[in-house]
Amino acid sequence: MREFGNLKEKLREKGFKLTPQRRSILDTIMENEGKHLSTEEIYDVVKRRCPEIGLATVYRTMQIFDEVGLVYKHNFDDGRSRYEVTNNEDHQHHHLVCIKCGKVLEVEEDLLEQLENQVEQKYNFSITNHNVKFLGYCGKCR
Amino acid sequence: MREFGNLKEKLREKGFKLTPQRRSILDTIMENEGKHLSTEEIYDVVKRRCPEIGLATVYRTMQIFDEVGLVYKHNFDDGRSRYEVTNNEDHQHHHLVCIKCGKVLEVEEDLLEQLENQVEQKYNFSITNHNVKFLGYCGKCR
DNA sequence: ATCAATGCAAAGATTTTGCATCAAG
DNA sequence: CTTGATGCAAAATCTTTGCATTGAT
Repeated sequence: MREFGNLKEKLREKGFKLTPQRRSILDTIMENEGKHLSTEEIYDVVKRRCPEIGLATVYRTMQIFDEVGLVYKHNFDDGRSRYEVTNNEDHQHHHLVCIKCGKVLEVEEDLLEQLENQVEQKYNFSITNHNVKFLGYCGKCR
Repeated sequence: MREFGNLKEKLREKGFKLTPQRRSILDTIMENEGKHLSTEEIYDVVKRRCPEIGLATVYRTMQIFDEVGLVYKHNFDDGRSRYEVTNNEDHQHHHLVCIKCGKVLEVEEDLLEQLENQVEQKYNFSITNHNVKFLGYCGKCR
C-alpha cells in the first residue's frame, strides 16, 4: 500500500490541496485498481462515502491527478476517459483490447526500453511515458 | 498510388457502396496522408469539392472506413478523433506525442513483432494491430 | 481575510440518431 | 420498387465553465 504522505506531497508540489473529496476519489481508484473506471463511475462510487460531491469536482480532480501523474488517462474508444493509478512506475504497462467484446487485459511486460532509446535518438524526442495497446481477439472471441 | 478496385471491393465485402461522397472523403484523406485529420477537418476539405455533403455523412463514413480497415482512428487526446489511411500495412506505425505543444510525429520503425509474439502466447490473445504512442517532449519543447 | 476548492446549473463540444428524400440496381 | 445512403436538424454524451458559497490556512 502506498503512503499518503507521498501523494499529498505530490499535489502540494504543484500547488494543489488534498481535500476530503480528492482523498475519497483517490481511495476509490486505489481500491479499484485494474478496473479502469470512468469519471462517472468514479463519481458513482465516491458518492457513497461522500454524498454531497459533484460530478464536476470529479472531472476537475481527474484532470489534476493526471497532470500530477497520480493516474493515467486511458482511451479505450468507448467514448469516455478511463483512469488507472500509476503505481509509482514511471512507465505505463500495456493493454490488450478485444475488438469484439471490448474487454481490456493487462500486460505485465514492458520490454520497450531498447526501442525507446532508438527512437529518442533518431527523432530528438524525450520520452517520458508510453501508451501501448494491442488490438485483436481475446480467448473467448477468436 | 492505391487502386480503387481494391477499395471498392473492401467496401463491397462488407455490404457497403462506394458513393461519390465516400469517394471524395477517401480522396481527401489519401491526399492528406500523415496529417491526422479530424472528422470536421475532413468535412471542411471535402465540402470544397462536394458542397452539398453533410457532417453526419462524414461521421458515418469514417465509422465505416474504420470498420472496414481503410483508416485508423487515432486519439491524441485533443477531444476529437483523428484518422489516418492504413496503407495496406497490417500494423500501424508509432507516434510521438509532445505533451507540451501537442505535436504528433511519426515513427517508421515497428520492432514489436517479438514482443507481440510473447504476449500472444502468454495471454492467449490474437493480435491484429497495435497502437503505440510515446509521450514526452519534442525537440522544441524540452 | 484570502484564495483555492466545491456544487450546481448552464454551456460547449463532439458524435449519434430520426426521418424524409434521393439514388442506384 | 426496394433498399441503402444522404442531408438536415434534433438529440445524446461527455466534459468544461461561470458563479456564488464554503473551507482551510
